[in-house]
Amino acid sequence: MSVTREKILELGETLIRTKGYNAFSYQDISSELGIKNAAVHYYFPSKKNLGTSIVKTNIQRFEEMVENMESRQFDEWQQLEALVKIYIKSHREKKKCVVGSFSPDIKTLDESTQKELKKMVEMILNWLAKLLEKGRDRGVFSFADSAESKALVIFSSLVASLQLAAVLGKLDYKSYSQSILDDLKP
Amino acid sequence: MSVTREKILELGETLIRTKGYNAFSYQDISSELGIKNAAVHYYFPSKKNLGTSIVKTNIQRFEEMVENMESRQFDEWQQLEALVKIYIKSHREKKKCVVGSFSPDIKTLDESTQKELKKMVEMILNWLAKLLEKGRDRGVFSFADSAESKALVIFSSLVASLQLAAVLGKLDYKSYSQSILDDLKP
DNA sequence: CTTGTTTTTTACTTATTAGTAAGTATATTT
DNA sequence: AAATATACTTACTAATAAGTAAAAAACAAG
Repeated sequence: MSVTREKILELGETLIRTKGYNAFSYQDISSELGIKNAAVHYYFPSKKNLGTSIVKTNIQRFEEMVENMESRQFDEWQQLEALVKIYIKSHREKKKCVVGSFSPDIKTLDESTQKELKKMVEMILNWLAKLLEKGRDRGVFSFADSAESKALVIFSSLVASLQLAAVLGKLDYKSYSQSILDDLKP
Repeated sequence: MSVTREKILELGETLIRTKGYNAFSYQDISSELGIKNAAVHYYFPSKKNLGTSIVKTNIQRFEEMVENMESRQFDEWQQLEALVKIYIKSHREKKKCVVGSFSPDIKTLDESTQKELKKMVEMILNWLAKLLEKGRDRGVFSFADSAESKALVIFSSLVASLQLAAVLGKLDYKSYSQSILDDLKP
């Protein structure tokens, strides 16, 4: 695959995760990459196109991570920690997560982008709910309500915490994310 | 105060809470209210101006709610429920909350809007942490980690849940919000 | 070397945006 | 009634947005 295409995808994602979908332009990309406006349109005819591709890329990335963890026989704690680590990294890089960047703008997105984003959120929540369920069955997690509810609470917390961290400026993210994990200890 | 000004403030808030800050325009407001573009600029010279005013209005609204609850001697449960009810209402109206609408766009906001938003988030988190602390002391709440951490987890959950609800389309918000409350039961 | 394909630029268009200067109508005050 | 402030409209500007058609450059294969 074209290196320019990959650079556009990567920079596009960064821009969306820092400025937001409706605040970045093709000019932002072209000027940063030292190419022309039209070159970006060559790879991604429309902005909607680019948005959808970025979400799809992230779905793939998530699927690969899950496969990888399964093949390496990660236990429930390790898998949950892997998810939390993604958010710790995002916080360190001063970025929001993909879901937290696209979701607030959902109404203004192309239909196909909306569809992919929905798919991504459903995938993550289903995976997380199953993980919590399995962990509870094996006695490594402890929580009161349903696994689906707990998955939603945990995922929501992670998503919004990056947004609030950006607002507050300073935030002890390590200890915050640790408290999410601690909450599940039996 | 002018009725037009109030209408602009209200519609502006609705637009931000449905489309997002960077997706709404002064045309959206003027056409909806049947006035001209320049009339909006008359009351709010710049968009930054309007954004800041909307956040300030919401800070005031929050302060009034807290005062009101104190004067009516709401207990800790009632106060927490009042917060959750705001989010249930937002969900019913298919709106995000103010914090969840502005936060993702923080980098693109005017400095004064950023400052007000930060102030708002700090106010809510401080209030919530104190509420949780008091509730725990009185034995009506039960939670493991610090009140500050718990406040952040709860608030994050509420903020992001509205965003995820918009993505997923359907979501049993009542039972979700109930699970947040249940989690605190001794 | 030439033909064909991929990649990129040039040079636009069209639409929308925030914002403004100057004028007008409607009240309010003196 | 005249002066003045308030609440707008008219009619712009300047900037930026996404998107496009056609030409040029870069590259590969026969």
